[in-house]
Amino acid sequence: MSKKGRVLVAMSGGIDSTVTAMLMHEQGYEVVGITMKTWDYANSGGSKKETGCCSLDSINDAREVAVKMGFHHFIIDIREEFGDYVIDDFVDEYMAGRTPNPCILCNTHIKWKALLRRADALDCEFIATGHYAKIREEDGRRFVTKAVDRNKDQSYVLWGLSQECLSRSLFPLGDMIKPEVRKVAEDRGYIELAGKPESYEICFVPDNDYRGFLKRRVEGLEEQVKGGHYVDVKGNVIGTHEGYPFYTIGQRKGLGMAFGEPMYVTEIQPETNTVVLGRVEDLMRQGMYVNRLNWMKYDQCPDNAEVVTQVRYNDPGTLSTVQNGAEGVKVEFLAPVRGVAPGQSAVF
RNA sequence: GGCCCGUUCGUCUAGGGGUUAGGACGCCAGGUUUUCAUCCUGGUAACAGGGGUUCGAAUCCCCUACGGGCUA
Repeated sequence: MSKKGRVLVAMSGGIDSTVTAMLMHEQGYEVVGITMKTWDYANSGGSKKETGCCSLDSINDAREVAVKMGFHHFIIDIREEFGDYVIDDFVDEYMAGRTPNPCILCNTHIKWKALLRRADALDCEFIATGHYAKIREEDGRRFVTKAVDRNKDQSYVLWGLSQECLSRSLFPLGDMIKPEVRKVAEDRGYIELAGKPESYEICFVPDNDYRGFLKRRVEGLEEQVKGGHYVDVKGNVIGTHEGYPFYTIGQRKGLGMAFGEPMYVTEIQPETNTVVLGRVEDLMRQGMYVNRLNWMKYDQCPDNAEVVTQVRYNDPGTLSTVQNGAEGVKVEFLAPVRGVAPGQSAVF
């Protein structure tokens, strides 16, 4: 029995989560590995190759390491929960003309809430993942802060974690930079692992074609939405598009038309199947409303607080103020922000 | 049926005797990125056709093919 307790480590088979398991073990925790089967690629049509986090190869890789290091390792089938929370929402959001971020839902509902239930069943006090982020505690509240490695920081995708989840989560990579993580794997003889390419695409869309995924998922979608109008900011029709769900605000490439200058999607109107195009300056926003919030550091919206707001994953953030409003929290940017897309997450 | 004007990468165009014919959009290939996007690097590709004049013509002149104006 370990002094530090039992920890359930979510192992995808990739380098980050594998090193996480190694480190937890070396730090004196009793490690239980778990790999979640979230999705069948056979179902998604698309490509035949299985590269994502739930492919057979990845699951085997995870298991192999766990066994080699003497951990218990479980593989759980979580397809049903994943489908309900992540995939259904993903499709619904696009159909509503918004731009979802499935990774965030997956983290809060699958990687944490669902995983925590397994942790309880397996008698684990903690769960650990290979995220690059840190947890701090102040005045009895826990909150996620940026990782030491700012290039890899993933705090953005963790905004949905509850206080309870946070109190039981460990991020051993939060203080490390990626090359150090690679070195850990190398030093322990896992050369192949150290060189594994990182995965970028949506895990359930391995061919990286979410439009194709939507088409396969929603019967008759293509015919239903094709032929909608491109419209300029003044409302003049300037062309036709493939259907509103296939665009996202801020998008510049793949419009299928030339306008002699860079044009971006500035607005999506699902009711009329209209996509509005404009110049960069038409993309700029001074503020926005956000709802469905999870406050970590405070128990409610701190009125008129000055915060740095991240509007997308790789957004360095913009200084802004927040205050409670009728339609949710009102955010005002101190400098205009480009490409605010409904459906994305704002993280302060 | 008489006198003006226009024709440049797939698209929109810059260039008005010597340019590697430039840019933007599209497209392609990389890079960045656990969402969608953005962003960065590179690549593809054009002077309507034929004659001239010039050491040299996308550029000046003349015809031949598609677009606008006062007149029979």
